[in-house]
Amino acid sequence: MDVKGRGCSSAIQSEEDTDLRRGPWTVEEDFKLINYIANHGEGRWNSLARCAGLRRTGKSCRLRWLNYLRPDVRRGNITLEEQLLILELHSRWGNRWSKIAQHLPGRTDNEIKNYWRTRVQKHAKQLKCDVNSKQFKDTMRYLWMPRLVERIQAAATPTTTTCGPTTTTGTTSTAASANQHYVNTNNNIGKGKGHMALPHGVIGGAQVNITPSYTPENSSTAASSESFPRQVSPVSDLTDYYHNIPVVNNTNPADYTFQAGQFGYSDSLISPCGYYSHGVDHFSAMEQNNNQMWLDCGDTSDNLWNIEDVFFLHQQLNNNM
DNA sequence: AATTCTGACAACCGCGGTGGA
DNA sequence: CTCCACCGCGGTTGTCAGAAT
Repeated sequence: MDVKGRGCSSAIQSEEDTDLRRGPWTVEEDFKLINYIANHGEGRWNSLARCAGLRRTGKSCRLRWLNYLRPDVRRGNITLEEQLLILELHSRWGNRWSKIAQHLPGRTDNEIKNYWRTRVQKHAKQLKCDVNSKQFKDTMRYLWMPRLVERIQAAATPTTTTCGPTTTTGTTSTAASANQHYVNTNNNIGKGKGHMALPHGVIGGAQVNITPSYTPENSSTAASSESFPRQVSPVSDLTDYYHNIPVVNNTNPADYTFQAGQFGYSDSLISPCGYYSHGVDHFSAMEQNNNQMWLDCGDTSDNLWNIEDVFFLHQQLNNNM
């Protein structure tokens, strides 16, 4: 333990070394820490801990300050925009939480890490795949992120009726009914045409451009990363307009429309329609295991997975076989 | 109503990297 | 070069509130 002093009496040191507090911080401790930092600034955490009269390690003080007490720390639910940003930045940098946190002002690396572990990894677990696997990353890129974009757009333009995650294929769905729904969906090719305002600009204080030409090729899930900003396609609600992809309006990147008959997936990928044609058995077996898990997705920030995700994931698995 | 389970978040620990003395 | 303090990260545990039984 690194509790050697640099600024304070070392006489107190040995005494405190043997009596360091651990566990949750009290209000009094918080007050002491805030007060001390207000007067002396932060840094030199070990000596700070002693001088402030805190029976804590410097490390603990630092963590408490950075993750909780800092005046600019932002609390509360991770917004959709922040979720998108986290996914995007994580796809570029991996578990570089601190680096990611720098682009989400007010959010701490610990908070982002917790979000990733409790939400994202949970989904990976539910999909029975590794969070670092190509399948999961592809699912994230082609389904989750676009869906987030779409929901952000839907929130921004609540009157846009074609938007929104109408992804609940029905809580009463069986594999058969889900598949039927899927067939019907595919029959809608060319029907959808929407017009969306694009969330573009500051997300949580970070400058983020979400342009509608997100493709697997320019996605950053690959180890090599390109320059920010990233481009994200709103291809998302596969249930309702799976084949509609946005077309960038050259004069205004923040303004685009869906155009029928085009498909937003790379050639290396088979569409879920393709999967459907030969993957029903696979899906049926899988669904028996997962019961309604994928069909009950509501419209909460966490429920971004649905039946299409499973189609997609298993299609990816098939591709790799 | 009581108990158990679960999810989310806070906090800790160990390790390795970095920079200054 | 070595030592030391700090920092960042990954992994893990502890705590607590709400849901489920």
